[in-house]
Amino acid sequence: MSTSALPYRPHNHDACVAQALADARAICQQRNARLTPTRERVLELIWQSHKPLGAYDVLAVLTEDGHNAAPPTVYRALDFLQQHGLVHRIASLNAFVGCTHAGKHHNGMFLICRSCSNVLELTAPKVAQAVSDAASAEAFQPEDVMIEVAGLCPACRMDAPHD
Amino acid sequence: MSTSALPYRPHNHDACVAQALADARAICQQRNARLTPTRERVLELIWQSHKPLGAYDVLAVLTEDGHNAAPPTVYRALDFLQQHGLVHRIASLNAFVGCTHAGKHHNGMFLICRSCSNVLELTAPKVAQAVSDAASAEAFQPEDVMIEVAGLCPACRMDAPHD
DNA sequence: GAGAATTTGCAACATTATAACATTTGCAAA
DNA sequence: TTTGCAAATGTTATAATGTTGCAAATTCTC
Ligand SMILES: [Zn+2]
Ligand SMILES: [Zn+2]
Ligand SMILES: [Zn+2]
Ligand SMILES: [Zn+2]
Repeated sequence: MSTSALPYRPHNHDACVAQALADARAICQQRNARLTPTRERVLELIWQSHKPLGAYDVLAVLTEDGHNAAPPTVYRALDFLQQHGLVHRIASLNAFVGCTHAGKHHNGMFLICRSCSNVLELTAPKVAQAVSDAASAEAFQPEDVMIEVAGLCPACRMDAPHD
Repeated sequence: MSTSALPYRPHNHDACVAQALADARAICQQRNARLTPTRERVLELIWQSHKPLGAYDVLAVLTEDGHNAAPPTVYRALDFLQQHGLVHRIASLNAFVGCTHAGKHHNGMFLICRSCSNVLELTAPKVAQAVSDAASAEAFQPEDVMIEVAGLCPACRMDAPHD
């Protein structure tokens, strides 16, 4: 019943990136946050695909750019982008992916394909509710919810043996 | 309506550890897996508390023990213990915690207190179902589900300001 | 323009995890 | 009981990821 979401659906990814960057500019302006050239470039790199990118991968590209970058350059940019909800860190991969719900308050749920590495971010209200209920039952006060699901995406399921 | 689970409830933790070790021996015997002295010692160390322990923390204790240990010693033992469902890795902390549901097939959900570091592992069928449904809606085939909730445990909520 | 605050450059360092290869140990068949 | 294999461990080195601290530069505010 549901249309398959990006990145599983073929899409114009250049437009995808352009939109993400435009949204980011709007969000930062609204918040008086400075989307400096380095930060914007890092965001753009993270958005190069729907596959998570490691901090040192970002660093390598910045270096190719001619940018005189060191690890803190990248981590600081990533911190900024995370704080403003523009990228997410995927803890199980030590890598970063662009947020597809930027601007809205949310705790994403990530479907991570172990074969092609694409990541789909969902907002699943029922999951969020169930997690919240389970925490409440233990009198636990949740602040940050991380849900990462590894498996096979639709495309890779078909290629895989034994269905 | 639910009784608060370990580790939030005061309990005889020595018995807690003893039980975990006994279970581990039984599980390994049943599987013809060898719970060697190093592996058992690492499991015991992980169980020293309900707080996650880093691999290098384990290593330090092994070294104190007089054991001539290097990082691979610890990581190999931890791999073994994970494969047999005796410990879990908490990705958001790069640390390991004893499994409180050893032997049963399960994907735990972890409530991690940011104040006291205690971790409570739950099996939340409703959460599991909701995650599974959300994945199915995207034709995604889940293999490994990681749910880590950071926040405040009951005890630390009371100490904290602003409730 | 002067002063304060934010951002960046830079060097060193800390932490977490793995690769590669030699050695030993446990176990079983000959 | 020897012999031979597979699993487990020891050992060294290195890779990958992330942080600290301080100085210089930039931007913002007045
Ligand atoms: Zn998001
Ligand atoms: Zn895939
Ligand atoms: Zn206990
Ligand atoms: Zn606590």
